[in-house]
Amino acid sequence: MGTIEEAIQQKEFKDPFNKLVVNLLYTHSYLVTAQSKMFKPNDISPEQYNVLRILRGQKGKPITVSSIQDRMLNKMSNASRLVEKLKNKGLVERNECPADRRQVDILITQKGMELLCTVEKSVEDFNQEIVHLSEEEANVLNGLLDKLRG
Amino acid sequence: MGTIEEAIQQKEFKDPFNKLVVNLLYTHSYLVTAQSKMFKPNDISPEQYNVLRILRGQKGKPITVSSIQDRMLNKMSNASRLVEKLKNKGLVERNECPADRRQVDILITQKGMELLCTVEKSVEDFNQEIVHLSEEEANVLNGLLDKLRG
DNA sequence: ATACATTAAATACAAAGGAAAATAAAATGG
DNA sequence: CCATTTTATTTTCCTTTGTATTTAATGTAT
Repeated sequence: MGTIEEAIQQKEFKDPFNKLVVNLLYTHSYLVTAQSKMFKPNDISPEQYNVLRILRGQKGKPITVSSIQDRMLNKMSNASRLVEKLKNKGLVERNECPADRRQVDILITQKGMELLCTVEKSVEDFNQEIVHLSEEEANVLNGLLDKLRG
Repeated sequence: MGTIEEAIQQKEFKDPFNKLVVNLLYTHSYLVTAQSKMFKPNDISPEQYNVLRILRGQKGKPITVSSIQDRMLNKMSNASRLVEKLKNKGLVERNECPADRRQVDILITQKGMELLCTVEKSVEDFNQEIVHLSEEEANVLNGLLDKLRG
């Protein structure tokens, strides 16, 4: 493997920006392919895991579906449908919000917390494994990605 | 916006590697959301565009479906189905490979080339616009992404 | 209070995607 | 040469998305 040029057998790019967009798409595919495999035994998708993490971050405070949507990594995906899936698995509970009956308060259940704990450790190990960078390099990369988005 | 912590309202991450994985997923979403909008007027998906680019890179030499698959950015997606879509739009042609009748040679058509030319310029402008980095920063980022994948 | 606009969430419908099985041709090995 | 295995591609089944619409509740202005 190595460079993106080798990986997708393209000799050159118009400029570093075009190369970068391709490189990000390709690296994303590298990540999610591996991630999906890791989550498989727990019968949960990466986005579902992410929603559970958001819920746990609330430390018992309920959060509405639209707030979950705002915090999700994939802005296109549908929080309502993901929550429905998680509820069917007994990992979250849904309650009508008393202050505004349009809204729905979501809470993680005990079962959800337990699943999260189970998965968590392997996720963290996994993330360290697939990222072949030093800690400093990871920090630089984080900074550049933040800047990229403007 | 700014940092990933602000963007998804998460206070801190276990370590830079976990943060990086989240940051990549989030940045990818930022990219494809914008990209899809850009491609929309041309009635073509980002992956379809990518396949056309691969075909043009062949400079008239046919390429098999599986070779397209190998070069695609999203390793999970299905070259056979994408080619089928492109053929229905008259953008590629499919010919049985004489040397090995299991294989199918794919070529970009004149119409495909024309579409590619139309789209190309706006893609390049677009890529420069959404990447808020200097050329040097883009180069560094490219290098780190290559290294990340190992 | 009544009409109109806005917001939150769910859902309907079509299209895309993942995984595995099916089909068909070529390669391999007695 | 025949049986078996491997390879290339397509297809099937089922789930997940994208987009737009629907339903219901709240807010706003007259």
